[in-house]
Amino acid sequence: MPKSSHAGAGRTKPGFRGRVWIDGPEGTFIGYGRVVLLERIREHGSLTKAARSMEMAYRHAWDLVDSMNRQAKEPFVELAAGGKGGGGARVTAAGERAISVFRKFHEDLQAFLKREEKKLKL
Amino acid sequence: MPKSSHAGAGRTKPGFRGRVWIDGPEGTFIGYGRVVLLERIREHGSLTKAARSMEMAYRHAWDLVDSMNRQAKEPFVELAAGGKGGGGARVTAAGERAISVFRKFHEDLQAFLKREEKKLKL
DNA sequence: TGCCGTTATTCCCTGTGCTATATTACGCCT
DNA sequence: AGGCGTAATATAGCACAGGGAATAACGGCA
Repeated sequence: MPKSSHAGAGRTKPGFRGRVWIDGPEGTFIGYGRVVLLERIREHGSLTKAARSMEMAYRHAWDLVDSMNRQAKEPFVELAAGGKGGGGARVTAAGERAISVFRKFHEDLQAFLKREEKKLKL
Repeated sequence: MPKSSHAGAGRTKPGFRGRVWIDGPEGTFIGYGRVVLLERIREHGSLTKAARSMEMAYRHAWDLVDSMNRQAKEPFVELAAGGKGGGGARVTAAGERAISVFRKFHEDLQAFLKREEKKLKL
């Protein structure tokens, strides 16, 4: 069972649905899943724990972080292998900005969808 | 080569991207690809030709039409196996309505995306 | 030096969306 | 009856995203 593929969607009931993301030089740059991942990293301070907390394979989470870091002017996440506590992951200021920009974008989409649906039910 | 998976997206350059669709009882009901398919059916009067014209496997096209017909109150496409010219496919009035509703929806999304992108470039 | 928990990397497996290729059913028309 | 072009259905197989597990690398710290 592949859960729901695209998280930002909402798969529950009939109605108008949508999904937004931001493209970068290499394709997808910021999307719903990536933002949730960033928030979990902030919460846990560890990529391993962040991934597991959202039932995502570490490999996949690492790829996403790597993809974001490569496309951003400044990295969104600082990773440390070894050191105090074995290392860890930390969301940078640029990462925080990305989170809030996308959150707003996503919020606006929800409002847009509600408007569109209402428009048709006149 | 899997082409571009989700057509309604626009995969070209960096920026704000989005995709919309309408869910029905069984999941996806109307989306970009489905609407293009309906338009091609209208144009060709044949499911086979419609599918090939957009480089889609007949099997897949048939599944999409079947899915829409099952979820709609009234079928979007009338199919005829055998008969004059071997049969054919015809988009119904309900199908035409679905096309224009979704086209508007999709159009509104493009405008929404432009607004969002502009909003950030102040 | 060795321990520890993390990041980094590799390999294999699986589900899924789709394509491709038959084969059959259909029904008008000559 | 037979031909024709379509829809309808079955089967096989590919490509790819993602999961799971195993292993190595890292670097403070006791």
